[in-house]
Amino acid sequence: MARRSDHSREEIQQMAVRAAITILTEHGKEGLSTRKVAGAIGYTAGTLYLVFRNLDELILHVNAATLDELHKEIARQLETPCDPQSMIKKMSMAYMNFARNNFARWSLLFTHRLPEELPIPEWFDAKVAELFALVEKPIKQLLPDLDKSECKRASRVLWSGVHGACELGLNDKLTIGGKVAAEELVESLVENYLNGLIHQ
Amino acid sequence: MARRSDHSREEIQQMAVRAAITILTEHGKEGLSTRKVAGAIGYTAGTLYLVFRNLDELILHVNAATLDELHKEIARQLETPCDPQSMIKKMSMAYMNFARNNFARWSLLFTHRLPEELPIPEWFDAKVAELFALVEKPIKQLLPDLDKSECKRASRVLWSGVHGACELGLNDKLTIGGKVAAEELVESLVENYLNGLIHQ
DNA sequence: TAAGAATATTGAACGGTGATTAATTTGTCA
DNA sequence: TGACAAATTAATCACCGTTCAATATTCTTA
Repeated sequence: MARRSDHSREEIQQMAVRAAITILTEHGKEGLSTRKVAGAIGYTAGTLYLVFRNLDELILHVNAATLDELHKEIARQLETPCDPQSMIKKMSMAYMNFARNNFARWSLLFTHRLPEELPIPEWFDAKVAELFALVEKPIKQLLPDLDKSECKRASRVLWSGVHGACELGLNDKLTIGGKVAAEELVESLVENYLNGLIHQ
Repeated sequence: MARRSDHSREEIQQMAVRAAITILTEHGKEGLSTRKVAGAIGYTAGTLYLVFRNLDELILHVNAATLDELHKEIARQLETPCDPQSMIKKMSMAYMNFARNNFARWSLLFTHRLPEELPIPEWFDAKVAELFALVEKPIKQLLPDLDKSECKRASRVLWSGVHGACELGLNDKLTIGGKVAAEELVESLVENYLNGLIHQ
């Protein structure tokens, strides 16, 4: 038996999330289970329920960590400045590369629906909003005449599109195979949507 | 015990798919299990394995049925003719309404990844391609200068975008709540993407 | 028509799952 | 040191997908 107070609840929580990420990366969504996560950190399944309400809440925290990394990855594009349109493209590609390189985790972000009794907490929505905020800035630069809500909407539309292209492209649901497809799609989407907004 | 030859294999297959759809509609993805499907058609789980390789193959057929309905729903928009751009919008809305009204089934279409030993059959990909073909026609009308592959790509881009907007919008992942959001997003996407292509 | 072959169907079993709980171990403090 | 509180486990429950021997039913042949 692991000794009491070897780890605080916070530590166990953190360890569990990290272990879950490892399992997810190595064995995909199917490989993820309470027993395996607990085993990987030297505890038993029951212990996890001291720290999370259930598996769904653990997954929520895994997803939060994924969002954080995604944010970091996209924000990193800001380090080398360029014109707004190129910046948006770079961000889109960063999103796509993250999705490709961390497929199971990225996928879990969208395929895992929380049960009704566990609503999405506002701190989680805040993380999502921060992600969108990253792309709102270059949009604002590119189209200074857009008011705040229009800009917000544009960022959602653009990101939904990029996301859809990633989802369908990376899942080979487009019946035009190959790795090229997804990149091409994203590029065409960003270019023409922005172009359309400009010539509105 | 159900009497032998009460139903042919084809009948059992069809009954199982229909039962699965009902369960899916009423209890969501979580409620779907071999035992429940079998029970609903008066058989035992084992019988299903005479007719499907495994649950994944059953789900594949459920998804095929979903694609067929989706195709019918979108093709129905062609009955009342209008200009190409309006047609594409109508089709997008039809897609979205289907997704909204048949959420569990639509969602299963994308969230269920087949295991590696069960590759997606070509007849399934063909159904997907037929769906895309529906939107290729009005695109061709709107932009007659596009060559075949450009048109094909445009349809994929557009549909990826519409799909992404549905996924994120209907899942409330956009942190701009409300039912309005998804419709608005799709509208903005279609309008501006096409506008962008025209002014290219 | 009777017997035997063939097949449809079941029911039990296996190893897994998430979740809950009683029982046990451990650390802390009076 | 002893009692109390907290941490942890082990056992349990009700499921899951899948397999397979046993059984019930039909078909074929004599």
